[in-house]
Amino acid sequence: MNQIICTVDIVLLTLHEGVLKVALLKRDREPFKGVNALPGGFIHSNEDSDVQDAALRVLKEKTGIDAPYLEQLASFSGPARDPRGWSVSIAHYALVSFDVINSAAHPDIKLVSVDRPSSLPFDHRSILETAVSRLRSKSQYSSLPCYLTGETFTLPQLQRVYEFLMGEALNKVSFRRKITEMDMLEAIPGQFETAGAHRPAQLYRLKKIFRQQLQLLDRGL
Amino acid sequence: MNQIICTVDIVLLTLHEGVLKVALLKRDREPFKGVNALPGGFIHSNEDSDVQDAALRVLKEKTGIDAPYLEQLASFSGPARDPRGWSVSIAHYALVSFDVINSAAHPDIKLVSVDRPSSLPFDHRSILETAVSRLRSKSQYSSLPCYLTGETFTLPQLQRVYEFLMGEALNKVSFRRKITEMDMLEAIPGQFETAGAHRPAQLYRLKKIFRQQLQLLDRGL
DNA sequence: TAAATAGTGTCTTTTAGACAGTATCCT
DNA sequence: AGGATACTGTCTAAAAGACACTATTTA
Repeated sequence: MNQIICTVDIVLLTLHEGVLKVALLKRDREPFKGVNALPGGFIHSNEDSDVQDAALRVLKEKTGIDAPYLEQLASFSGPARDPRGWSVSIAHYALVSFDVINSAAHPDIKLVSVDRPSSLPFDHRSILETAVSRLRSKSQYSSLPCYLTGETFTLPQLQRVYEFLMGEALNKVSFRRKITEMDMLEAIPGQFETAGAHRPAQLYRLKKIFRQQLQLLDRGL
Repeated sequence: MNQIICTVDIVLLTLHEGVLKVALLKRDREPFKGVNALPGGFIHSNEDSDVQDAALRVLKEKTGIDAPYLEQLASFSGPARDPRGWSVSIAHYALVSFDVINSAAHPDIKLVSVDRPSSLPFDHRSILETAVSRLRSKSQYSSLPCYLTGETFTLPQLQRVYEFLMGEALNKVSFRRKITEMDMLEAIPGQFETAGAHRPAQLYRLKKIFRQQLQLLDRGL
Protein backbone atom coordinates (compact mmCIF):
# COMPACT_ATOMS: atom_id res chain seq x y z
CA MET A 1 0.00 0.00 0.00
CA ASN A 2 1.03 3.57 -0.54
CA GLN A 3 0.02 6.84 1.01
CA ILE A 4 -3.49 7.92 0.00
CA ILE A 5 -5.10 11.25 0.81
CA CYS A 6 -8.57 10.80 2.34
CA THR A 7 -11.02 13.67 2.25
CA VAL A 8 -14.72 14.43 2.30
CA ASP A 9 -16.43 16.99 0.07
CA ILE A 10 -19.94 18.30 0.58
CA VAL A 11 -22.35 19.46 -2.08
CA LEU A 12 -24.65 21.73 -0.11
CA LEU A 13 -27.73 22.47 -2.21
CA THR A 14 -30.58 24.87 -1.72
CA LEU A 15 -33.39 26.44 -3.68
CA HIS A 16 -33.37 30.23 -3.99
CA GLU A 17 -35.45 32.42 -6.27
CA GLY A 18 -36.56 29.40 -8.25
CA VAL A 19 -33.01 28.24 -8.96
CA LEU A 20 -31.04 25.33 -7.53
CA LYS A 21 -27.86 26.66 -5.97
CA VAL A 22 -24.72 25.15 -4.51
CA ALA A 23 -22.72 26.61 -1.63
CA LEU A 24 -19.09 27.42 -2.46
CA LEU A 25 -16.31 28.65 -0.19
CA LYS A 26 -13.07 30.42 -0.98
CA ARG A 27 -10.24 28.00 -0.16
CA ASP A 28 -8.02 29.31 2.66
CA ARG A 29 -4.97 27.19 1.82
CA GLU A 30 -3.11 25.56 -1.06
CA PRO A 31 -3.82 23.99 -3.45
CA PHE A 32 -6.19 26.38 -5.20
CA LYS A 33 -5.92 28.93 -2.37
CA GLY A 34 -8.43 31.71 -2.87
CA VAL A 35 -10.50 29.77 -5.40
CA ASN A 36 -14.18 29.01 -4.82
CA ALA A 37 -14.70 25.30 -4.17
CA LEU A 38 -17.02 22.79 -2.53
CA PRO A 39 -16.55 22.72 1.25
CA GLY A 40 -14.24 19.82 2.05
CA GLY A 41 -11.57 18.61 4.38
CA PHE A 42 -9.47 15.74 5.59
CA ILE A 43 -10.94 12.89 7.53
CA HIS A 44 -9.69 13.12 11.11
CA SER A 45 -9.10 9.62 12.36
CA ASN A 46 -8.75 10.86 15.92
CA GLU A 47 -12.18 12.48 16.13
CA ASP A 48 -14.47 11.26 13.32
CA SER A 49 -16.45 8.10 13.95
CA ASP A 50 -16.98 7.50 10.23
CA VAL A 51 -17.02 9.44 6.95
CA GLN A 52 -20.58 10.68 7.47
CA ASP A 53 -19.46 12.08 10.81
CA ALA A 54 -16.46 13.68 9.09
CA ALA A 55 -18.78 15.24 6.50
CA LEU A 56 -21.05 16.67 9.21
CA ARG A 57 -18.03 18.04 11.09
CA VAL A 58 -16.52 19.64 7.98
CA LEU A 59 -19.87 21.13 7.02
CA LYS A 60 -20.33 22.59 10.50
CA GLU A 61 -16.78 23.97 10.65
CA LYS A 62 -16.78 25.50 7.19
CA THR A 63 -20.34 26.75 6.88
CA GLY A 64 -21.79 26.79 10.39
CA ILE A 65 -24.67 24.57 9.29
CA ASP A 66 -25.69 21.79 11.63
CA ALA A 67 -27.18 18.40 10.83
CA PRO A 68 -29.20 18.97 7.69
CA TYR A 69 -30.35 16.14 5.47
CA LEU A 70 -27.01 14.64 4.43
CA GLU A 71 -26.31 11.51 2.45
CA GLN A 72 -23.28 9.79 1.02
CA LEU A 73 -23.02 10.34 -2.74
CA ALA A 74 -20.01 8.49 -4.14
CA SER A 75 -16.24 8.30 -4.00
CA PHE A 76 -14.09 10.23 -6.42
CA SER A 77 -10.50 9.14 -6.73
CA GLY A 78 -7.33 9.02 -8.76
CA PRO A 79 -3.74 10.18 -8.98
CA ALA A 80 -4.46 13.53 -10.65
CA ARG A 81 -7.59 15.01 -9.10
CA ASP A 82 -5.57 16.55 -6.25
CA PRO A 83 -2.08 17.96 -7.00
CA ARG A 84 -0.87 16.71 -3.61
CA GLY A 85 -1.09 13.09 -4.74
CA TRP A 86 -3.33 10.03 -5.12
CA SER A 87 -6.54 10.88 -3.32
CA VAL A 88 -10.00 9.66 -2.48
CA SER A 89 -12.80 12.06 -1.74
CA ILE A 90 -15.97 10.59 -0.32
CA ALA A 91 -18.52 13.09 -1.56
CA HIS A 92 -21.76 13.78 0.28
CA TYR A 93 -24.71 15.92 -0.62
CA ALA A 94 -26.78 17.94 1.80
CA LEU A 95 -30.11 19.72 1.35
CA VAL A 96 -31.26 22.75 3.31
CA SER A 97 -33.83 25.50 2.91
CA PHE A 98 -32.54 28.92 1.97
CA ASP A 99 -33.62 30.17 5.42
CA VAL A 100 -31.04 27.92 7.08
CA ILE A 101 -28.23 29.26 4.94
CA ASN A 102 -29.42 32.80 5.46
CA SER A 103 -29.48 32.58 9.24
CA ALA A 104 -27.12 29.89 10.50
CA ALA A 105 -24.53 29.91 7.76
CA HIS A 106 -21.25 31.83 7.60
CA PRO A 107 -21.56 35.04 5.61
CA ASP A 108 -18.73 34.23 3.20
CA ILE A 109 -20.60 31.35 1.60
CA LYS A 110 -21.23 31.96 -2.10
CA LEU A 111 -24.43 30.56 -3.55
CA VAL A 112 -24.05 29.80 -7.24
CA SER A 113 -26.55 28.35 -9.68
CA VAL A 114 -25.69 24.72 -10.41
CA ASP A 115 -26.30 25.27 -14.11
CA ARG A 116 -23.83 28.10 -14.59
CA PRO A 117 -20.64 26.22 -15.35
CA SER A 118 -18.28 28.34 -13.29
CA SER A 119 -14.86 26.77 -13.17
CA LEU A 120 -14.28 24.65 -10.08
CA PRO A 121 -11.00 23.20 -8.79
CA PHE A 122 -10.19 19.50 -8.42
CA ASP A 123 -12.99 17.38 -9.94
CA HIS A 124 -15.62 19.41 -8.11
CA ARG A 125 -17.54 20.05 -11.32
CA SER A 126 -17.97 16.32 -11.74
CA ILE A 127 -18.95 15.85 -8.08
CA LEU A 128 -21.51 18.65 -8.38
CA GLU A 129 -23.01 17.15 -11.53
CA THR A 130 -23.30 13.76 -9.87
CA ALA A 131 -25.05 15.31 -6.87
CA VAL A 132 -27.54 17.26 -8.96
CA SER A 133 -28.24 14.23 -11.07
CA ARG A 134 -28.83 12.13 -7.97
CA LEU A 135 -31.14 14.75 -6.51
CA ARG A 136 -33.18 15.00 -9.70
CA SER A 137 -33.37 11.25 -10.01
CA LYS A 138 -34.44 10.64 -6.40
CA SER A 139 -37.03 13.39 -6.68
CA GLN A 140 -38.95 11.16 -9.09
CA TYR A 141 -40.03 8.71 -6.39
CA SER A 142 -39.18 10.05 -2.93
CA SER A 143 -39.72 12.77 -0.35
CA LEU A 144 -36.23 14.18 -0.99
CA PRO A 145 -37.45 17.57 -2.34
CA CYS A 146 -39.13 18.25 1.01
CA TYR A 147 -35.70 18.90 2.54
CA LEU A 148 -35.27 21.90 0.27
CA THR A 149 -38.40 23.56 1.62
CA GLY A 150 -38.68 25.43 4.89
CA GLU A 151 -40.19 23.94 8.04
CA THR A 152 -43.68 24.66 6.79
CA PHE A 153 -44.99 24.93 3.26
CA THR A 154 -48.14 24.71 1.20
CA LEU A 155 -48.92 21.97 -1.31
CA PRO A 156 -48.71 24.37 -4.28
CA GLN A 157 -45.24 25.43 -3.06
CA LEU A 158 -44.15 21.81 -2.71
CA GLN A 159 -45.49 20.99 -6.15
CA ARG A 160 -43.43 23.81 -7.63
CA VAL A 161 -40.31 22.40 -5.95
CA TYR A 162 -40.99 18.94 -7.38
CA GLU A 163 -41.73 20.40 -10.81
CA PHE A 164 -38.51 22.37 -10.79
CA LEU A 165 -36.41 19.34 -9.82
CA MET A 166 -38.16 16.96 -12.20
CA GLY A 167 -38.11 19.52 -14.98
CA GLU A 168 -41.74 19.02 -15.98
CA ALA A 169 -45.21 20.21 -15.07
CA LEU A 170 -47.14 17.86 -12.80
CA ASN A 171 -50.85 17.19 -12.70
CA LYS A 172 -52.27 18.79 -9.56
CA VAL A 173 -54.75 16.03 -8.77
CA SER A 174 -52.19 13.25 -9.31
CA PHE A 175 -49.55 15.10 -7.33
CA ARG A 176 -51.86 15.42 -4.36
CA ARG A 177 -52.91 11.77 -4.64
CA LYS A 178 -49.23 10.77 -4.47
CA ILE A 179 -48.41 13.07 -1.57
CA THR A 180 -51.39 11.66 0.32
CA GLU A 181 -50.23 8.13 -0.53
CA MET A 182 -46.75 8.89 0.86
CA ASP A 183 -48.43 9.89 4.12
CA MET A 184 -45.47 12.00 5.21
CA LEU A 185 -47.12 15.40 5.76
CA GLU A 186 -49.41 16.76 8.42
CA ALA A 187 -51.60 19.82 8.04
CA ILE A 188 -50.94 22.44 10.71
CA PRO A 189 -54.41 23.06 12.15
CA GLY A 190 -55.71 26.53 11.49
CA GLN A 191 -52.54 27.71 9.73
CA PHE A 192 -52.80 29.05 6.21
CA GLU A 193 -50.51 30.97 3.90
CA THR A 194 -52.06 34.05 2.41
CA ALA A 195 -50.26 35.06 -0.75
CA GLY A 196 -52.30 37.52 -2.71
CA ALA A 197 -55.86 38.05 -3.72
CA HIS A 198 -57.06 34.49 -3.54
CA ARG A 199 -57.95 31.64 -1.24
CA PRO A 200 -55.15 30.98 1.30
CA ALA A 201 -53.39 27.61 1.19
CA GLN A 202 -53.18 25.13 4.05
CA LEU A 203 -49.74 24.94 5.66
CA TYR A 204 -48.13 21.54 6.11
CA ARG A 205 -44.99 20.16 7.73
CA LEU A 206 -43.11 16.86 7.50
CA LYS A 207 -44.19 14.31 10.07
CA LYS A 208 -41.50 13.88 12.71
CA ILE A 209 -40.58 10.37 11.52
CA PHE A 210 -39.60 11.73 8.11
CA ARG A 211 -37.38 14.61 9.25
CA GLN A 212 -34.26 12.53 8.63
CA GLN A 213 -35.61 9.49 6.80
CA LEU A 214 -36.73 9.38 3.19
CA GLN A 215 -40.15 8.16 2.19
CA LEU A 216 -40.27 6.20 -1.07
CA LEU A 217 -43.00 5.49 -3.59
CA ASP A 218 -43.56 2.21 -5.43
CA ARG A 219 -44.32 4.06 -8.64
CA GLY A 220 -42.91 7.53 -9.20
CA LEU A 221 -44.81 10.79 -9.23
CA MET B 1 -4.78 14.52 8.99
CA ASN B 2 -3.87 11.14 10.31
CA GLN B 3 -3.07 7.85 8.70
CA ILE B 4 -6.12 6.18 7.16
CA ILE B 5 -6.25 2.70 5.67
CA CYS B 6 -7.79 2.70 2.19
CA THR B 7 -9.19 -0.52 0.76
CA VAL B 8 -11.72 -1.82 -1.72
CA ASP B 9 -14.07 -4.75 -1.08
CA ILE B 10 -16.06 -6.53 -3.74
CA VAL B 11 -19.42 -8.20 -3.32
CA LEU B 12 -19.43 -10.67 -6.20
CA LEU B 13 -22.95 -12.00 -6.67
CA THR B 14 -24.32 -14.78 -8.81
CA LEU B 15 -27.44 -16.87 -9.16
CA HIS B 16 -27.05 -20.62 -8.68
CA GLU B 17 -29.77 -23.24 -8.28
CA GLY B 18 -32.36 -20.53 -7.74
CA VAL B 19 -30.44 -18.90 -4.90
CA LEU B 20 -28.50 -15.63 -4.81
CA LYS B 21 -24.94 -16.39 -3.73
CA VAL B 22 -21.91 -14.32 -2.79
CA ALA B 23 -18.30 -15.27 -3.48
CA LEU B 24 -16.12 -15.58 -0.37
CA LEU B 25 -12.39 -16.24 -0.11
CA LYS B 26 -10.31 -17.53 2.77
CA ARG B 27 -8.08 -14.68 3.91
CA ASP B 28 -4.38 -15.46 3.41
CA ARG B 29 -3.07 -12.95 5.96
CA GLU B 30 -3.88 -11.25 9.23
CA PRO B 31 -6.23 -9.93 10.42
CA PHE B 32 -8.78 -12.77 10.27
CA LYS B 33 -6.29 -15.07 8.51
CA GLY B 34 -8.02 -18.24 7.35
CA VAL B 35 -11.52 -16.76 7.71
CA ASN B 36 -13.91 -16.53 4.76
CA ALA B 37 -14.42 -12.92 3.71
CA LEU B 38 -15.35 -10.71 0.79
CA PRO B 39 -12.48 -10.33 -1.68
CA GLY B 40 -10.73 -7.09 -0.89
CA GLY B 41 -7.39 -5.33 -0.88
CA PHE B 42 -5.51 -2.13 -0.54
CA ILE B 43 -5.69 0.58 -3.12
CA HIS B 44 -2.33 0.77 -4.91
CA SER B 45 -1.61 4.39 -5.65
CA ASN B 46 1.25 3.43 -7.94
CA GLU B 47 -0.86 1.30 -10.31
CA ASP B 48 -4.59 2.00 -9.85
CA SER B 49 -6.08 4.86 -11.85
CA ASP B 50 -9.07 5.14 -9.50
CA VAL B 51 -11.01 3.04 -7.00
CA GLN B 52 -13.05 1.30 -9.70
CA ASP B 53 -9.79 0.28 -11.32
CA ALA B 54 -8.52 -0.94 -7.94
CA ALA B 55 -11.70 -2.99 -7.50
CA LEU B 56 -11.32 -4.58 -10.94
CA ARG B 57 -7.66 -5.37 -10.22
CA VAL B 58 -8.40 -6.91 -6.82
CA LEU B 59 -11.25 -8.94 -8.26
CA LYS B 60 -9.02 -10.24 -11.05
CA GLU B 61 -6.14 -11.05 -8.69
CA LYS B 62 -8.21 -12.77 -6.04
CA THR B 63 -10.83 -14.56 -8.13
CA GLY B 64 -9.51 -14.64 -11.70
CA ILE B 65 -12.67 -12.94 -12.97
CA ASP B 66 -12.26 -10.23 -15.55
CA ALA B 67 -14.42 -7.17 -16.21
CA PRO B 68 -17.90 -8.22 -15.13
CA TYR B 69 -20.64 -5.72 -14.48
CA LEU B 70 -19.15 -3.77 -11.55
CA GLU B 71 -20.45 -0.68 -9.82
CA GLN B 72 -19.48 1.38 -6.81
CA LEU B 73 -21.72 0.64 -3.84
CA ALA B 74 -20.79 2.85 -0.91
CA SER B 75 -18.00 3.62 1.53
CA PHE B 76 -17.76 1.91 4.87
CA SER B 77 -15.55 3.51 7.46
CA GLY B 78 -14.65 3.98 11.08
CA PRO B 79 -12.01 3.37 13.73
CA ALA B 80 -13.16 -0.14 14.69
CA ARG B 81 -14.17 -1.99 11.52
CA ASP B 82 -10.54 -3.03 10.87
CA PRO B 83 -8.32 -3.92 13.85
CA ARG B 84 -5.34 -2.30 12.10
CA GLY B 85 -6.82 1.17 12.56
CA TRP B 86 -9.13 3.82 11.16
CA SER B 87 -10.13 2.59 7.71
CA VAL B 88 -12.26 3.34 4.69
CA SER B 89 -13.41 0.57 2.40
CA ILE B 90 -14.97 1.62 -0.86
CA ALA B 91 -17.28 -1.30 -1.51
CA HIS B 92 -18.28 -2.37 -5.02
CA TYR B 93 -20.69 -4.98 -6.21
CA ALA B 94 -20.25 -7.16 -9.27
CA LEU B 95 -22.69 -9.44 -11.08
CA VAL B 96 -21.75 -12.50 -13.10
CA SER B 97 -23.45 -15.62 -14.37
CA PHE B 98 -22.63 -18.86 -12.60
CA ASP B 99 -20.89 -20.05 -15.79
CA VAL B 100 -18.26 -17.33 -15.42
CA ILE B 101 -17.46 -18.35 -11.86
CA ASN B 102 -17.45 -22.00 -12.83
CA SER B 103 -14.98 -21.56 -15.68
CA ALA B 104 -12.82 -18.47 -15.18
CA ALA B 105 -12.76 -18.28 -11.41
CA HIS B 106 -10.23 -19.68 -8.97
CA PRO B 107 -11.31 -23.01 -7.52
CA ASP B 108 -11.01 -21.92 -3.88
CA ILE B 109 -13.89 -19.46 -4.14
CA LYS B 110 -16.74 -20.36 -1.81
CA LEU B 111 -20.24 -19.55 -2.98
CA VAL B 112 -22.56 -18.97 -0.05
CA SER B 113 -26.23 -18.06 -0.01
CA VAL B 114 -26.65 -14.39 0.89
CA ASP B 115 -29.51 -15.24 3.23
CA ARG B 116 -27.62 -17.68 5.43
CA PRO B 117 -26.11 -15.34 8.02
CA SER B 118 -22.70 -17.00 8.22
CA SER B 119 -20.36 -14.91 10.33
CA LEU B 120 -18.19 -12.56 8.31
CA PRO B 121 -15.16 -10.56 9.47
CA PHE B 122 -14.89 -6.75 9.52
CA ASP B 123 -18.26 -5.20 8.64
CA HIS B 124 -18.62 -7.48 5.64
CA ARG B 125 -22.07 -8.59 6.76
CA SER B 126 -23.24 -5.01 6.55
CA ILE B 127 -21.55 -4.48 3.16
CA LEU B 128 -23.18 -7.65 1.83
CA GLU B 129 -26.61 -6.59 3.05
CA THR B 130 -26.24 -3.18 1.43
CA ALA B 131 -25.23 -4.80 -1.87
CA VAL B 132 -28.15 -7.24 -1.89
CA SER B 133 -30.54 -4.48 -0.98
CA ARG B 134 -29.18 -2.30 -3.80
CA LEU B 135 -29.48 -5.17 -6.28
CA ARG B 136 -33.07 -5.91 -5.30
CA SER B 137 -33.98 -2.25 -5.41
CA LYS B 138 -32.42 -1.60 -8.82
CA SER B 139 -34.06 -4.73 -10.21
CA GLN B 140 -37.42 -2.97 -9.86
CA TYR B 141 -36.75 -0.57 -12.72
CA SER B 142 -33.59 -1.56 -14.62
CA SER B 143 -31.84 -4.16 -16.71
CA LEU B 144 -29.53 -5.05 -13.82
CA PRO B 145 -30.78 -8.65 -13.43
CA CYS B 146 -29.65 -9.39 -16.99
CA TYR B 147 -26.05 -9.42 -15.78
CA LEU B 148 -26.82 -12.44 -13.62
CA THR B 149 -27.90 -14.49 -16.62
CA GLY B 150 -25.63 -16.19 -19.10
CA GLU B 151 -24.81 -14.75 -22.53
CA THR B 152 -28.09 -16.08 -23.92
CA PHE B 153 -31.35 -16.75 -22.17
CA THR B 154 -35.05 -17.14 -22.81
CA LEU B 155 -37.72 -14.71 -21.67
CA PRO B 156 -39.22 -17.20 -19.20
CA GLN B 157 -35.73 -17.65 -17.69
CA LEU B 158 -35.24 -13.89 -17.43
CA GLN B 159 -38.65 -13.49 -15.86
CA ARG B 160 -37.74 -16.06 -13.19
CA VAL B 161 -34.57 -14.08 -12.40
CA TYR B 162 -36.54 -10.86 -12.03
CA GLU B 163 -39.19 -12.60 -9.93
CA PHE B 164 -36.55 -14.06 -7.64
CA LEU B 165 -34.85 -10.70 -7.12
CA MET B 166 -38.06 -8.74 -6.69
CA GLY B 167 -39.53 -11.41 -4.46
CA GLU B 168 -42.90 -11.54 -6.21
CA ALA B 169 -44.60 -13.21 -9.16
CA LEU B 170 -44.82 -11.06 -12.28
CA ASN B 171 -47.53 -10.96 -14.90
CA LYS B 172 -46.20 -12.56 -18.06
CA VAL B 173 -47.83 -10.18 -20.50
CA SER B 174 -46.79 -7.09 -18.53
CA PHE B 175 -43.27 -8.40 -18.08
CA ARG B 176 -42.88 -8.87 -21.83
CA ARG B 177 -44.37 -5.46 -22.55
CA LYS B 178 -41.78 -3.87 -20.25
CA ILE B 179 -38.88 -5.86 -21.69
CA THR B 180 -39.97 -4.82 -25.16
CA GLU B 181 -40.24 -1.21 -23.97
CA MET B 182 -36.67 -1.34 -22.60
CA ASP B 183 -35.53 -2.39 -26.06
CA MET B 184 -32.35 -3.96 -24.74
CA LEU B 185 -32.65 -7.53 -26.03
CA GLU B 186 -32.31 -9.07 -29.45
CA ALA B 187 -33.68 -12.45 -30.47
CA ILE B 188 -31.02 -14.76 -31.83
CA PRO B 189 -32.46 -15.82 -35.20
CA GLY B 190 -33.30 -19.49 -35.36
CA GLN B 191 -32.02 -20.25 -31.87
CA PHE B 192 -34.35 -21.83 -29.35
CA GLU B 193 -33.96 -23.51 -26.01
CA THR B 194 -35.62 -26.88 -25.77
CA ALA B 195 -36.32 -27.79 -22.17
CA GLY B 196 -38.73 -30.68 -21.96
CA ALA B 197 -41.88 -31.84 -23.64
CA HIS B 198 -43.14 -28.48 -24.80
CA ARG B 199 -42.68 -25.66 -27.24
CA PRO B 200 -39.05 -24.41 -27.24
CA ALA B 201 -38.39 -20.81 -26.18
CA GLN B 202 -36.70 -18.16 -28.28
CA LEU B 203 -33.17 -17.35 -27.16
CA TYR B 204 -32.21 -13.71 -26.60
CA ARG B 205 -29.06 -11.77 -25.77
CA LEU B 206 -28.35 -8.25 -24.53
CA LYS B 207 -27.79 -5.75 -27.31
CA LYS B 208 -24.13 -4.76 -27.46
CA ILE B 209 -24.79 -1.22 -26.16
CA PHE B 210 -26.18 -2.61 -22.92
CA ARG B 211 -23.38 -5.05 -22.09
CA GLN B 212 -21.87 -2.57 -19.64
CA GLN B 213 -24.54 0.11 -19.39
CA LEU B 214 -27.79 -0.15 -17.51
CA GLN B 215 -31.13 0.48 -19.14
CA LEU B 216 -33.71 2.20 -16.95
CA LEU B 217 -37.49 2.31 -16.98
CA ASP B 218 -39.63 5.37 -16.20
CA ARG B 219 -42.06 3.26 -14.23
CA GLY B 220 -40.90 0.00 -12.68
CA LEU B 221 -41.82 -3.50 -13.79
C1' DT C 1 -68.22 41.41 -7.87
C1' DA C 2 -64.13 40.33 -10.56
C1' DA C 3 -59.78 38.10 -10.51
C1' DA C 4 -56.77 34.97 -8.72
C1' DT C 5 -55.26 30.70 -6.78
C1' DA C 6 -56.68 26.64 -3.48
C1' DG C 7 -58.82 22.53 -3.27
C1' DT C 8 -62.05 18.64 -5.01
C1' DG C 9 -65.26 15.64 -7.84
C1' DT C 10 -65.58 13.15 -11.93
C1' DC C 11 -64.78 11.69 -16.59
C1' DT C 12 -61.22 10.10 -20.00
C1' DT C 13 -56.98 8.08 -21.23
C1' DT C 14 -53.24 5.19 -20.28
C1' DT C 15 -51.13 1.36 -18.18
C1' DA C 16 -51.11 -3.01 -15.81
C1' DG C 17 -53.08 -7.46 -15.06
C1' DA C 18 -56.29 -11.57 -15.87
C1' DC C 19 -57.65 -14.98 -18.86
C1' DA C 20 -57.92 -17.75 -22.46
C1' DG C 21 -56.58 -19.00 -26.90
C1' DT C 22 -53.07 -20.88 -30.33
C1' DA C 23 -48.22 -22.86 -31.14
C1' DT C 24 -44.91 -26.40 -30.73
C1' DC C 25 -42.44 -29.55 -28.61
C1' DC C 26 -42.08 -34.65 -26.26
C1' DT C 27 -43.87 -39.12 -25.00
C1' DA D 1 -53.51 -37.81 -28.82
C1' DG D 2 -52.32 -35.62 -24.47
C1' DG D 3 -49.55 -32.95 -21.57
C1' DA D 4 -46.49 -29.38 -20.95
C1' DT D 5 -44.77 -24.74 -21.54
C1' DA D 6 -44.11 -20.70 -25.09
C1' DC D 7 -46.26 -17.03 -26.93
C1' DT D 8 -50.16 -13.73 -28.10
C1' DG D 9 -54.82 -11.41 -28.45
C1' DT D 10 -58.14 -9.26 -25.91
C1' DC D 11 -60.96 -7.98 -22.09
C1' DT D 12 -60.95 -5.95 -17.27
C1' DA D 13 -59.12 -3.29 -13.59
C1' DA D 14 -56.33 0.16 -11.77
C1' DA D 15 -53.72 4.30 -12.10
C1' DA D 16 -52.77 8.75 -14.06
C1' DG D 17 -54.27 12.79 -16.24
C1' DA D 18 -57.74 16.39 -18.07
C1' DC D 19 -61.27 19.32 -16.95
C1' DA D 20 -64.39 21.75 -14.63
C1' DC D 21 -66.54 23.17 -10.56
C1' DT D 22 -66.63 25.17 -5.81
C1' DA D 23 -64.06 27.86 -2.02
C1' DT D 24 -61.94 31.85 -0.23
C1' DT D 25 -59.25 35.54 -0.37
C1' DT D 26 -58.04 40.90 -2.01
C1' DA D 27 -58.92 44.84 -4.65
